[in-house]
Amino acid sequence: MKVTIITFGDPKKRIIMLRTHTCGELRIENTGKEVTLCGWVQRLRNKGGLIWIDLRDRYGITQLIFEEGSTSAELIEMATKTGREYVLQATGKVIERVAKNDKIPTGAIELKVEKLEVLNPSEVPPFTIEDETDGGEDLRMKYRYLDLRRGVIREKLALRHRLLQVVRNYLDKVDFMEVETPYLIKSTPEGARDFVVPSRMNEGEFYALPQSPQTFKQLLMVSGIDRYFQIVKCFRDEDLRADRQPEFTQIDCEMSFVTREDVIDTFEGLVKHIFSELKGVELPSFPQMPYDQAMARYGSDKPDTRFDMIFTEITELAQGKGFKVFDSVEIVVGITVPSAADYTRKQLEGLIDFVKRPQVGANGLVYVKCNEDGSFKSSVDKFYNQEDLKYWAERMQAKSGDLLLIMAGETDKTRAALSVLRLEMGDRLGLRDKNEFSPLWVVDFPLLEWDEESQCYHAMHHPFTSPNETDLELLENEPARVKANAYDMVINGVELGGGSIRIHDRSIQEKMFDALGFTEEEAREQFGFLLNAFEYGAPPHGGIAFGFDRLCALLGGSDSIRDYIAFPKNNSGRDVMIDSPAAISEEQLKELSLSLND
RNA sequence: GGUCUGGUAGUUCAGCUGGUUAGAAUGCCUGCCUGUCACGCAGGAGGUCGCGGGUUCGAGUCCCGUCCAGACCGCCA
Repeated sequence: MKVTIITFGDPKKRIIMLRTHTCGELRIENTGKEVTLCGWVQRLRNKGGLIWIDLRDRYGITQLIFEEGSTSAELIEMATKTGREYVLQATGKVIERVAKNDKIPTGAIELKVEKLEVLNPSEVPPFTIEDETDGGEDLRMKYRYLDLRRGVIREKLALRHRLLQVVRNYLDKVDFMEVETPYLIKSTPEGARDFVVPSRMNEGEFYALPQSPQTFKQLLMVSGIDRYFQIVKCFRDEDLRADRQPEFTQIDCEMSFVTREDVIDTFEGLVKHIFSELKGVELPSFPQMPYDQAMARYGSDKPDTRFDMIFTEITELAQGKGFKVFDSVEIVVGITVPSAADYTRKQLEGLIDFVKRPQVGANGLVYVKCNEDGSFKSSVDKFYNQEDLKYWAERMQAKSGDLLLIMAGETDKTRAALSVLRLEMGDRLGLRDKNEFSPLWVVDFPLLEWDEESQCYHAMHHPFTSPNETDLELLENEPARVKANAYDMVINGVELGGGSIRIHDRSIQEKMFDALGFTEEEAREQFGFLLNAFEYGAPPHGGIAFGFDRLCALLGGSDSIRDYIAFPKNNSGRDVMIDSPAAISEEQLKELSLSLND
């Protein structure tokens, strides 16, 4: 193996490298230079007497040339015998190309090879290592190390890397301190399922992996670290989605002596900075929308505000006309789809099928076409005359040519279903442009929500969220009406982050646990350390956590976070490359004092 | 736990109402080619149609079960 000794940086420091340059940097100015490149064979083109190899590394592609007559027969023989993804070291002179390629940065030159070393041969890869690969998801994950050789995936990891640097630099500059918190902690019943880890030294006991460093960052506030952040792995043992992995990364932050507006200002600043640095986009000031308004207008607590189609309720207009479906329901609500009155019967039936799927779960869908001639055509013409429909259209601010889509039923379910339909119509009309960004804060969330299954209240955010001060007295008797001092940042319908002002008073925290159905003993057993800490001068504090993977996907214009994670899990929580999770040996089980059922 | 979609050559896919020897593209192998760059041309190899069962004279195709993958619902404070 040929070893090149080169110097760079400190000229006295000699570093032994197998290469003098990367495959992305040589230009016409380097003509005549003797260089050594290392890389992978992207493609071999044998023209008969003239052979080219595209040599690829992380930085680009440089063309190697072997020419019958001026290149030795052995070298040509050797070049011919290489294949895709062979690792080569090639030494020679940079020459100007006879036929240049202006599609690649190194297209004006090529390397006339004088020495060639096969550093490692390669099997034929199971899919093509190209931006437009022929490999399916499954195969690419099994050979993820090959998938990562592709430029498009490498770019996504590079975006993630740049985002990490930008976030760290920004938060460091405004006095946030990064503190690492433990991964082996304690399981608690609130929230998502925990991943648990058996303890060998403490027989029959288990650690849990953190769903977030929530309690630790609050303790750091008690410790006086008044601006903390951490870019940290979190773990939740729940089913996966395109935007949900069992292990994921958060930008976790907490501040002392702040109000809600301070936290909002600080992190709006961070996100604006991120978009400016990474996308060249200057975001305007983020509007704040109360939760109730988000639900009434968009049917969602994470509305996509890139487009309108805001909900209009027509309950009292639609009732009392003999249409039983509408007469007996809580709410009749619809959206106005611009310029869609020309939808065919087939298209409309497609929409009805769409909302009736179990995933959406609507009972039906009523449409009203606002024809260009001022007349109306609806699926409920039997019950409503032209005058009735005109009132609807006026209320829903429809113009002629628009299509009204109306659903009815129980308020929460109907809004949820109409929200799905709204997003679908947004997609169909091309109103969800990946290069447009519409941020907002959703505020004034309910503190608690009733859980039918367990017949008790659950914290909507988490049990450490402070109630709005004015609602404090409602906590005992009318808990459902209490608003939380919490906020979510939403961009393009993606919940990017959320946080709250926390409780820092032991008695309020105890009241909160009580409202959640904890007994005093349970609260002390699980969160005694936090309650105790509150007795020793806990400062008022609050914070926020961002989904780092989602932020990457949003910036990169993807719906799935998987491409932004070097080694992601599949739909079933498996890593198909290393084949995990996997069984452990009898000895390991014994050591952990565990036995398996069946 | 549930719904939907898919599983056919190394890979991505086509294969209609069941019917003789299961196709295409690409990749791979061989040969030819001195300016290619998704090179070109000619030839070749390559299949337990995910797996198990059933219906039928006959199943890639229909039915049942099962496994795997993807999207979603539930779940995710």
